[in-house]
Amino acid sequence: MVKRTRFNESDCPVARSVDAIGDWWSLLIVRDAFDGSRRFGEFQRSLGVAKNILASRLRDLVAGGILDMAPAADGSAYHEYVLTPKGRDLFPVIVALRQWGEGHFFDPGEPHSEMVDLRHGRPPRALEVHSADGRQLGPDDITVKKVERPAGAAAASE
Amino acid sequence: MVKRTRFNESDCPVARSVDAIGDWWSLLIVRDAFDGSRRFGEFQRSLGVAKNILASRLRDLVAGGILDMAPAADGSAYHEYVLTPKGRDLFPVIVALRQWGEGHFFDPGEPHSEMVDLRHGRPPRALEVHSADGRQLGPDDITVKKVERPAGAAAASE
DNA sequence: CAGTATCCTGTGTGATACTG
DNA sequence: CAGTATCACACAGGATACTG
Repeated sequence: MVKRTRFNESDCPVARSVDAIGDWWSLLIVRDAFDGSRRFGEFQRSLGVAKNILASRLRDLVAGGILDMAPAADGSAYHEYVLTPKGRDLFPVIVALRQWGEGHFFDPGEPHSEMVDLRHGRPPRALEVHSADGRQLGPDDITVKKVERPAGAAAASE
Repeated sequence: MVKRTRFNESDCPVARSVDAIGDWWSLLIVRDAFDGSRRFGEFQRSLGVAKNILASRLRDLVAGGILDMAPAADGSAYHEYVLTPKGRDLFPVIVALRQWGEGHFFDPGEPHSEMVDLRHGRPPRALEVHSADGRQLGPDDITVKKVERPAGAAAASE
């Protein structure tokens, strides 16, 4: 059980999301799951994380409804970890992080793992935020309406 | 200085991104920055985090080129923390996390802070991943090409 | 108000060893 | 291979006091 500062009481969806994800390891596990990893050993080799940490994170992700445990397809006694629909909904989050990383942390020409469209072998378009009527929105085109808090306000709110 | 497992050597942009962000506090600071927070005290009240932690994270974010320190607009001796272009590029990440949280962690009708288009007062559309030729892509429509690693492979890679 | 400095504690983390 | 159990340490995180 990951115990740290909790944000799950916050009225901000961003805070609840990060709380639900857990930590960076968990997010990288989800990334690997999108990339096709399913087995304990696959995650472990890919991440290079200690096995107890990995086991703990997998438990948390399953408990959080992000991963599901299924019997192994190869008939072995072990499990496979597959994304639930809720986990699959993290797709834009992973894509956004990937694109940000590609844009800012690799020298031109420096090789990096790349997400490509299966049909064309090309990377997806850069994510864009659009208004309800279809205009593209930037950070300055939005504001955040804070919720009315009835009585006692919790911290880590906004 | 945040010291933890580093992912900045990874060839995966997602890993480098999370490494650059630092931790959840940092991400929530960025969120607040998008929401208009600029001053130390604003972040502190919003997050409820200890001041030393906040100071440390702000330092890291400035050092990482995500925030910039500017002299305070009100003429006081202090600073304002504003997003750099690199920081502003995190917009889709925040929006993606926000939408994921809205969709999965609030009961129907439960109030939460809400991002709205300044022109219409309505939330943006759900983020969609599109292929180079404009088709919408889901998790099953992509694959991740691992990079050829010349010799010694680092952990936490793909 | 905007930080810095100091101290304390819990625990996340990684190694290692062990099991079926 | 797929985990669980145990251990030791660093350090994140929080509280508090102090400064300009």
